[in-house]
Amino acid sequence: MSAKPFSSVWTRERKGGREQGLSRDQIVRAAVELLDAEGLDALSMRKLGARLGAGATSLYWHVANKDELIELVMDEVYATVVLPEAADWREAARVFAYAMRQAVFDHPWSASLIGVVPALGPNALTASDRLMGAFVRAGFEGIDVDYAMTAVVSYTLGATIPEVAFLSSLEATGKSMTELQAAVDPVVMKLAADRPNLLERYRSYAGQDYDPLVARRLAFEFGLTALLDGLGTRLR
Amino acid sequence: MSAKPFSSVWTRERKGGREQGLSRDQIVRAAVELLDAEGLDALSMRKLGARLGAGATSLYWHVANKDELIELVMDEVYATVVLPEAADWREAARVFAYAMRQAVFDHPWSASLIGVVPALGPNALTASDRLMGAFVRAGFEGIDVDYAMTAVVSYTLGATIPEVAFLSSLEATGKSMTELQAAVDPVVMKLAADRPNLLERYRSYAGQDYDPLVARRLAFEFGLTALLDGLGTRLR
DNA sequence: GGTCACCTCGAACAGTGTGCGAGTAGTATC
DNA sequence: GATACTACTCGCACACTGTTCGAGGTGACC
Repeated sequence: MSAKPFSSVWTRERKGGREQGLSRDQIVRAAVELLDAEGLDALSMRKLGARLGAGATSLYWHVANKDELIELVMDEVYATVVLPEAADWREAARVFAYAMRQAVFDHPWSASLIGVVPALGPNALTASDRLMGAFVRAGFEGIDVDYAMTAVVSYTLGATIPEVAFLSSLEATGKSMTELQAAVDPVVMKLAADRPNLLERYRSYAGQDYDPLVARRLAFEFGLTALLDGLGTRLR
Repeated sequence: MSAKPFSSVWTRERKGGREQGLSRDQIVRAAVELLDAEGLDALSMRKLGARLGAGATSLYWHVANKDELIELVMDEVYATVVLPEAADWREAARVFAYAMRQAVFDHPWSASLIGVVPALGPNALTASDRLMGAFVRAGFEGIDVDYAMTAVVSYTLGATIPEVAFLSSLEATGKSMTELQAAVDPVVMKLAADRPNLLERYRSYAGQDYDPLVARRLAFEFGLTALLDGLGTRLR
């Protein structure tokens, strides 16, 4: 795994072939289905081959590597992150952030890959291009365009990855949220003993009923608008 | 891998034992050494056992799982993220952000784990506790404390993960930054053909010499202060 | 009919995490 | 001092992984 990511898939010429039997697109589609259905650990070349009615090693004609396959599959995640051509920069940033977030929610396996696998695929590139356009039109100048864009992307990733990872590992246990809380509560209480702020915070939640899922969403919104506000002041 | 993360290591009682031969701490320390030296793919139970002069399966007495071992090892990453007890919230946030960033730089293998593995270890908890304290003292109230904290953490993670992942995969190829750029340039140019904003941007960099490493650092600073500014306006 | 590029795939290799059960060594109890 | 018991180590085995290699097939062009 992960020996030499550069060249990545996107830097190599695609083999133009006869387009019969297996095809690269077909493989990628099947891989996404498998991932969505059974998660990252369940993706093996053999299983994927079987799902396509082919031998495992046949895949290696169309795809150099498992790593390369993953790069291809990751770009599918970006497929739904589409921004309107002409949009206010704030609106563009919001649409991007929420679309990206939703994309990872839709493909939870991507949470452990999305910052790590280089995003050089066509879908990822058009998404950045659109976002960049909005920032340029807004009046960001020079390197600030990059900085501002990067900030939005960073925040979105950093907020989404842990959220999705938590949810999907929760689902893997089969426990409900309240069950988990009941199991974890006493331990956290003990651990928080000499951490006054955490303890205080934890206590204040214990009384009221409070949905961590909703809270996360609101947290995402809060941080996003704060960031956009901060970026806005750098426009003049 | 990753079947049922809750209970994680931190929710189980530690076996109190005779403390001879192997110990959990010893194992974790050796694992970090191995990871730092050879990367995430190189960490296997057999190799780790060998490094400790023990059989691979002996480890399973001290550690339930490889997943559990990884939770333990991840908390070591947070060990260097220490905040001063009493600090201005902005300063605390900055120290946290840069310390976290540095920690991941020091242990590049953590980039692909840090958002995904639950951070419930003692080091992670004290770090959040300190950060939270600063935000409370600053005057954030109620749920805003969480929101503001989460925003800072999210941004930091989202900015750091891709940066470190890129650097360490670059190192894995053995190519230098300029070599890589030379190899990738024509491909990007072609891909950017119908993405006007990316193309324009790429062109404008081609002339001047511009160090992507430095740029990333400045980008981190830019986004961080923007975010802190945005959070600051929510204090009154 | 021959040649050649495209494509498939079975066998094999070196490696992985982990369950099981046998075995050892040190301490506590009678 | 013998017995019991707990803490701990570890070899074997299983089911699996990604990937290489080389032998085969199959259709299109000369």
